Amino acid sequence: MGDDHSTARPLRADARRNRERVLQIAQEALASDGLTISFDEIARRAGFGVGTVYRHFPTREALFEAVLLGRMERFVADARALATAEDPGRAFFGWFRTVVEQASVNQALCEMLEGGTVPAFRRGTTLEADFAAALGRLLQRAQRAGAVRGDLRTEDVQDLLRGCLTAERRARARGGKVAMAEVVCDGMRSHPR
Amino acid sequence: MGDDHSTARPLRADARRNRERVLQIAQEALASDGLTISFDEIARRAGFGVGTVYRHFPTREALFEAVLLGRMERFVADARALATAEDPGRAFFGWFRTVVEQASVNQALCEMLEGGTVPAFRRGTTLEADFAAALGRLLQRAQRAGAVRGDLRTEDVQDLLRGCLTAERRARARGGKVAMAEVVCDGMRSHPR
DNA sequence: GTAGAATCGGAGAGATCCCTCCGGTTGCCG
DNA sequence: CGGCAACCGGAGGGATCTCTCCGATTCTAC
Repeated sequence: MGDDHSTARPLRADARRNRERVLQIAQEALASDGLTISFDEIARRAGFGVGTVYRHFPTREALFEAVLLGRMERFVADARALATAEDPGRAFFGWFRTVVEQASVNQALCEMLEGGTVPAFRRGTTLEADFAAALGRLLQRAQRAGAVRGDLRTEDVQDLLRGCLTAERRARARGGKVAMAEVVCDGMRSHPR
Repeated sequence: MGDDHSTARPLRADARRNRERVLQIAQEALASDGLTISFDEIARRAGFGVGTVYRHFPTREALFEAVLLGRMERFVADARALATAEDPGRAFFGWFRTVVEQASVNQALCEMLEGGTVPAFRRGTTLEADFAAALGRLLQRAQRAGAVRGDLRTEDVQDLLRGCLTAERRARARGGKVAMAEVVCDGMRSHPR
């Protein structure tokens, strides 16, 4: 969705190949090195001159967004798909754990979710709003079903998610297991205590 | 401990004042802006030329360490002081919560604890080893007393701490309350379930 | 095969950032 | 109050990063 060069002629074959390669390399670089990686470095790893990469992506941010936004949108899509699931509690916790699991292996994705460093995923952005709304809907249904504590707000869950990402990512980096997500999910449940 | 200019003559009065002011400004800048702040920017905020600041601190890292290491050492000292407390569980959880509470208001302190970006607090450093050792001792005592799950290792607790820092810091930034530390502490307790 | 358009490559402008160097200024001691 | 050691200030070197520009190269349509 959103092929914004629909009126333009299709890319030349070699340009298309190169564009694909840049995306591939950028994806790997971002996953392993995070958002601090330089544009020049990505061009170098891909084996292109910087001019070539800039031809395809007008800005450093544009390249990063082309790589990262798709993944974010998939999280949103997952949440929406689960919004009508039978078991709201199961849907909420399952989604939460999936996001932590999938994002924690990707350095740049974690940083994007944690801080406000990517312009396209900031407070007030459409994507950020969609993410929050989708999360909020899952949360609300789970709360109505009595599976999640009623005093939790959407922002609270977002912050808990960020915390889980930090913990799981570090644990993964040293080859250990922390299961921060499990502990936090337990904490979010309605406790009968 | 470690006043390495004991043989040198004392600083001139104006130099001493300026040094103090630099530390003060750097402390504020690091707390609010984190480790990415530039040396030039700190000099500018303090109202000095960069040469003046470099006279007192030979390197950017040296300045940062002068500001941050004291706080870290206090956490270690706190842990050591609690190592002989009556109630090991109470000591462990109290220390954990204190660290989260005090560090989460300081951007640079969080980043230092989370990543390995400050040379003086890396794997293999004395300070990092002291921190881990002090934490480990608190943990072990709490586990022997049956207050904390036995399968938790020191590194696990460190990662959980990092996660709490991320969550609490973000919550604090938006004026909300998350109590991530509470949830995680609950999760670390031996559950009778 | 060839003309012409699309694409590539990388030098370099402009902005920072860390740090050095040294002339001008200031505080301290007798 | 005079002399000098200590200190201040900021210009600028060297490195790195984002992004631009245009000659050289490559692809494609005929």
